[in-house]
Amino acid sequence: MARRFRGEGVQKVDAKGRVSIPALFRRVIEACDPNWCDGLPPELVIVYGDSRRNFLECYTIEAIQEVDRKIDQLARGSLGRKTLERLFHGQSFPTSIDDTGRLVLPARLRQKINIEKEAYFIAAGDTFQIWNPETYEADQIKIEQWLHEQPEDFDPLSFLDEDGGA
Amino acid sequence: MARRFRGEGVQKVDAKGRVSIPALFRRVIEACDPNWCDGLPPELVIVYGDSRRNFLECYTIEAIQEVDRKIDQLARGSLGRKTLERLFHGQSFPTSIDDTGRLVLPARLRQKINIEKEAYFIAAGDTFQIWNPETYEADQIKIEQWLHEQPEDFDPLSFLDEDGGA
DNA sequence: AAAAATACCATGAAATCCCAAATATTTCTT
DNA sequence: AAGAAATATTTGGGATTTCATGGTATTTTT
Repeated sequence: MARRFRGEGVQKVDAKGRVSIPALFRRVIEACDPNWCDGLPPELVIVYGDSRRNFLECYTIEAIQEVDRKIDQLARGSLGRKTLERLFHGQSFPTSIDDTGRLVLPARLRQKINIEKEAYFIAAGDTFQIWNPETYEADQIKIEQWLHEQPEDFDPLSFLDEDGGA
Repeated sequence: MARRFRGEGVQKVDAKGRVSIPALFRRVIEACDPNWCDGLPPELVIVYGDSRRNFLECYTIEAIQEVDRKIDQLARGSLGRKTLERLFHGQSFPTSIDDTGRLVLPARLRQKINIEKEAYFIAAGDTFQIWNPETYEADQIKIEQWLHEQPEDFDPLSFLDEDGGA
């Protein structure tokens, strides 16, 4: 099974757009970069998506290669392929982590997700996301409210028992 | 069937957040870590959950992998998957047990479940939980009160006869 | 030249490692 | 069965390393 990101946290963003990547995330990014070896800057791909998306999704090299393979299998010219190529090839940004563990988010990306001094990182399986902390919190509150509306004894784990589903 | 935790107990927490894991629990954690072998630190994942959850749930590597596999089967982008990714990937903390059998609980986690000098451990199937001792006791009293309200001849074992539920 | 991106150096706080003492538990001997 | 010896477990403190962050200098782009 592919290595997974785990954890969350707020990191500072300085005037130049530099952000420390949580150390645990860095270990995964290194392990999932086939070309990486000690001393080299580990690489990753940031998918920022269309105007509706309000967070950045960060893919390890292995994860993005898997996506690329799947796109390759779609029929050339199909709507699905065109859409996915736009998203993963067009609206994305390949970059790397510097020797102090930081990522530089260009002004364009910072503006897109509206971050200034702080960025919120959260793991999501084989990717991790970067949010404006307030935006994330609002999103999380929505999820928690939804959970609240479920029957008294509802356990999120019950999702696990669903069939492959919709 | 996966090995199960059994037992309970109070352990001291020192100023650095270190807690001894009950030895019996350690054996299970070791046995359920596919990568573990003598000398290596056994790994586990602490799921701390959203703001309402007031205890830590500790998963062995095998147990968390089973959860991960199930999450993989849910449709990408579905609410269930998003919720579970937040919970198990975001609101969790991968860690390991040091050579003297201790776990380090970072300040953030200690604050979340409100523990200072003591932590209460209790087995729960293929996971175990860590509570503030008073919080646990209050929860336990609630369960016992409920049992008290049941008919004289009520036997908790009768739960076992229910169908898988949901 | 101005602005942006990149490289290099520095530091306090936090997490980790290492060694050592005290306490329990088990095993062995008598 | 009691006591002694051996082993395993729990706890404590100091030294070391890593991490997150800030700053300055140098290079590249426009």
